Amino acid sequence: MAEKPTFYITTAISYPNGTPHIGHAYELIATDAIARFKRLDGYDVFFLTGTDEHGQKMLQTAQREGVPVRELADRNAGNFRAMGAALNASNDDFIRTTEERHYRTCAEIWTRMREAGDIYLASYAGWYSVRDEAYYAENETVLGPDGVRRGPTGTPVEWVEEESYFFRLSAYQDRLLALYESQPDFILPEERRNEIMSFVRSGLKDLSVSRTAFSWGIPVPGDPKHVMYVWVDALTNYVTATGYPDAAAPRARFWPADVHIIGKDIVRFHTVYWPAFLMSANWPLPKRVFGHGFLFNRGEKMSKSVGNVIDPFSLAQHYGVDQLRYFLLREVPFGQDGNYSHEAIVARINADLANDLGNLAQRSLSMIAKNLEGRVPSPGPLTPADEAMLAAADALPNKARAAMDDFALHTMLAELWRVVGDANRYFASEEPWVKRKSDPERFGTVLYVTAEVLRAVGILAQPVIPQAAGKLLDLLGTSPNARDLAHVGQGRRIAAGSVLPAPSPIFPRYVEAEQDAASA
RNA sequence: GGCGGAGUAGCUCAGUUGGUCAGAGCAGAGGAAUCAUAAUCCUUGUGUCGGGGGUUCAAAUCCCUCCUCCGCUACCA
Repeated sequence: MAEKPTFYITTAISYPNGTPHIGHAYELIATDAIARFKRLDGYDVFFLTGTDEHGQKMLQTAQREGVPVRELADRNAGNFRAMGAALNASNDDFIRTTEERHYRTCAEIWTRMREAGDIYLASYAGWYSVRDEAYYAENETVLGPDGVRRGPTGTPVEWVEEESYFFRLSAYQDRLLALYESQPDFILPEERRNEIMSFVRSGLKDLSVSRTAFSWGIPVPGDPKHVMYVWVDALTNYVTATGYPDAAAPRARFWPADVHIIGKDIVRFHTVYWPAFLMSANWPLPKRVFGHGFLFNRGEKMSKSVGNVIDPFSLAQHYGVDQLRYFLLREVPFGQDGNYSHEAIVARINADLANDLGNLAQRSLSMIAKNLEGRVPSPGPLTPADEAMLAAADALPNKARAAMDDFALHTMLAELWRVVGDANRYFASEEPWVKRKSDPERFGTVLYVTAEVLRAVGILAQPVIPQAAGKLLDLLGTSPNARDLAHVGQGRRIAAGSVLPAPSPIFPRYVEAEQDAASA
């Protein structure tokens, strides 16, 4: 048996100094859908997510709450893990940067970068923003009327002078540009690539990669009064989880990653710093980095101060996990910013899920149950309409693959639902409720074709709506080991004569409650 | 300031290399049907394709210019 090709996909790791918000949920759901799709398509998938737990902000939050930082990290990492469960994420591992395995890999990459001559000790002085974890040049700061100096992001800065290790990022400008040129899809979507290229072209400065002001971090090998800079620590998690470079590690074969799915705000760290670090360490580079957009609440940025932050747990609980997943992936072109609103999600739930798909399944399957003793009928001779309907379903795997190659989740769903729409039109024009008496053979054929189309749709929909798609496939009598993409198409038809379970609705309509203002 | 995106029906958006490109979905209106989750199907859009100019037999699609919005970046000091 041929070895399955590997596919390694990651989310960014979340900074758990607070609770998960909808942005975290969005990234995890999208990444999960891609991972699930690849599994269905026969890949050996490793899907990683986790938390990035070091740094001064964690310390400060812990102090404010009066708990040890380790305890804060444990508690909040637990919340992120729980979010994954609540969203039905299928990650194969959950990494925490405070784990021992991660310390080992960070020490390894640091040592390799140092041995490559890319790390040197110098001193750093400048205006430092704790909240941004960044230094700013004096002319980037403004002294406010309140006597507080602030950086360009509006956060307070303080004068810090410390010894620091630097990474020779400036030496990598040409190699990075060569990377972007030779691998045009290294940075996706393309808008992001343009931005990064112009940034790198404008010149790179060496990067401060250690801190001495606090110790909540990974110690620098040979100089433990320093801890590693957040991005060395954080980015390296992707390697840690594979066990690379230990060839004996069970997951070492997954490095390099096929894609990092991240927010557009951290594209630079993943497409400039990260490949430079890896080049320096002489480790292979991830193949692609995809920066997705942000979610807005009715067009407004969500923020704690505005009070329009959306809690993913209550959202999933209120609308349903599959409903939430479908909405986010269908409504927002992946890579662009998108909007969330109660009206929009209700519209998607009722129009697409309950009416178009759910009702089609219900009406066709209940006909089989009531008139055909619950057995899948044998089709008679196929008409051109039958053939066209089946061909549309058969074409789905390749269309989906093409869309997913570009991480165009919304396009994949559009293709799927176009077929659902076709099936509704087919069903209506064939009028099986009339043919039931007038032409039993046609009646059976139409139901057979409809069931077969539903089976294909169910298989393709699994990555996005795993529970409901699973239920649909159950209702169609599809064996659990016959639910991957290879089971769609000619020669893999639904088995005539098989007995189906009693049908039941897969998606309830969303009915507005009296007093319920939802969580909008 | 520089670079790069975007501006298409009420809403969300598709529209490869210029020639059925003026479209889809949703919402709205009218109708049909009644198997089904008050679901489905059919019909229905006089949109200056941001404004103006140009190239061409032909431009939403190329060029110039202007306006608006957004991203990245630099800087006014």
